[in-house]
Amino acid sequence: MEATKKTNNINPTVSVDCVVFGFDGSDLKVLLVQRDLRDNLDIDDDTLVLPGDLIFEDEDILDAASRVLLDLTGIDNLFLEQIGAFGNLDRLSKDKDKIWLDLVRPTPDSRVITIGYFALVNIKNYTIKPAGFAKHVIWKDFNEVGELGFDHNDILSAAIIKLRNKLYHEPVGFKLLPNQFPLNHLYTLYNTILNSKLDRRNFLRRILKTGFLKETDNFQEGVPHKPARLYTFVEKKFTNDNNQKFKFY
Amino acid sequence: MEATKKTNNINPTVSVDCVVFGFDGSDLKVLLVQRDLRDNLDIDDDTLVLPGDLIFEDEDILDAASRVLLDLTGIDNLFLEQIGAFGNLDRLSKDKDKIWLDLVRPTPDSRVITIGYFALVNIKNYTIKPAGFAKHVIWKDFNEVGELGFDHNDILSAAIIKLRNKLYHEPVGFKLLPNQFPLNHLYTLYNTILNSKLDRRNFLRRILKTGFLKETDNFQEGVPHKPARLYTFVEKKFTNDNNQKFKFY
DNA sequence: AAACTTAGTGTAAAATATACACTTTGAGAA
DNA sequence: TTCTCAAAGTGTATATTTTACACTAAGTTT
Repeated sequence: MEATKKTNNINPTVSVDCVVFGFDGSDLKVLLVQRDLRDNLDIDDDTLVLPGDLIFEDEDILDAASRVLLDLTGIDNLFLEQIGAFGNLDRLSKDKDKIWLDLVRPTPDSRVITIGYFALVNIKNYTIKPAGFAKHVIWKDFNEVGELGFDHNDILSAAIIKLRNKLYHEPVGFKLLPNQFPLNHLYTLYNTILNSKLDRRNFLRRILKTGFLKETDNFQEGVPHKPARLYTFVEKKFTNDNNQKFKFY
Repeated sequence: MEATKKTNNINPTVSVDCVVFGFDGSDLKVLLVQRDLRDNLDIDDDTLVLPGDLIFEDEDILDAASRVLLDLTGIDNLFLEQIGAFGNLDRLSKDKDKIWLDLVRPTPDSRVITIGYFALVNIKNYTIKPAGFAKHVIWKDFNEVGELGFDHNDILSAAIIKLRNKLYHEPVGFKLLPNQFPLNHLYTLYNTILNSKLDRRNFLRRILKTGFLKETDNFQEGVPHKPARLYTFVEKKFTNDNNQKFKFY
């Protein structure tokens, strides 16, 4: 998908913001962009924010979210799911945010409602290429995220809650891992995200019993210990009906 | 809360729509309004839609949803929860919808993104008073809802999914019942909404074990059979941590 | 008083969840 | 080559939860 910029056709009242989660094998990461000013104006603003932007008048909201991620990071074709709408009246009123808006937005004082999206990616699939108004795009440790710009901490909070709920009820953990992975990575992922210390044997038994994992003939390489067998995720029909029956933890 | 109309200050690009569920003892109901034209223009439009309206520029989205329900139905101070944002490009493009918009909206062709909210009420607490642009406000049997205006069937679908999920994991069923109720009403409510036929004895045991129900000394009156004991809902601290542990079905 | 209708109640068997620890295997160091 | 280290891989017994299932009690109406 190539983004078609029609800057004369911006909807100044609605934006999208994306929470992209990744997992590096031991920590949960969030994709953040360091806000910079177009044209390299001489303003020091290293505030971290979620990747996001105003939508265009004739653009579907979901498409807008995709476009933002593509433009800003080179990440394309991602499964995005809506978190919700965030429309607090004061969501753009921090001093630093106002300075940034004044310099970047055509109508800086416009009241903007933003729609949050979230996505799960295998962190190694993506070499991030900053572009647009992002000086840097970084994977930030979820637990080390400080104060973000705008109301983005609120959006992030909503996203982590959604992620934890999904992890319980849907086969989504796999999306954070490479195509083939040792079971222990999945186990660590669950413990990390859920902030828990699950019983290892019980976890492995349960996760195998779901039928979403298939063993491969491949093993870990380059590890200084017995290499673990690699497993792969099996796409099965998973409907919302199953939703309540399945437990993945 | 008194609604303050500042019609010169409307945000023509964002609206709210509310899905209000009620339960009459045997069926799940949805609050719908029959669209009419202001000033009684001579147009025949009895399309049913969810109660909703454009928001004001300086109005919080949630407040807007409250205002709509108050203005349109007299229902005040309701617990509303966001469903999500609906922004399909074609969501206002049905012929009938366009006619209505042309006659009623200041900028009828504006692209509008709507935020859906949902609420649960005890149907008997509310004598509905139609007002504003609603000719009739009615409780419609959920299973008999036909084609609604705009994209309101989509919003309703999202709402029922949310309701079913909540019913499993949170103590919300009580909100659809009067203050005191016999256990069988709760049982029927679950079966109706979940489209299931739960084992009655097991259901009663489980629901009592949650600790959210307290028996009263009152009994049903005017029933042509043994009157059942009435129970009442006990507010307990219920956090999202419990969320996963609790089962209400 | 008989018939009807819903209320109210217990138990046994099956399935699931939990707690728990030792052996195996390959890599790397001695 | 063997020793050590680190994580892989694996089973069982107990507790808890879920499920399936049917009769008696009580008030109303006829």
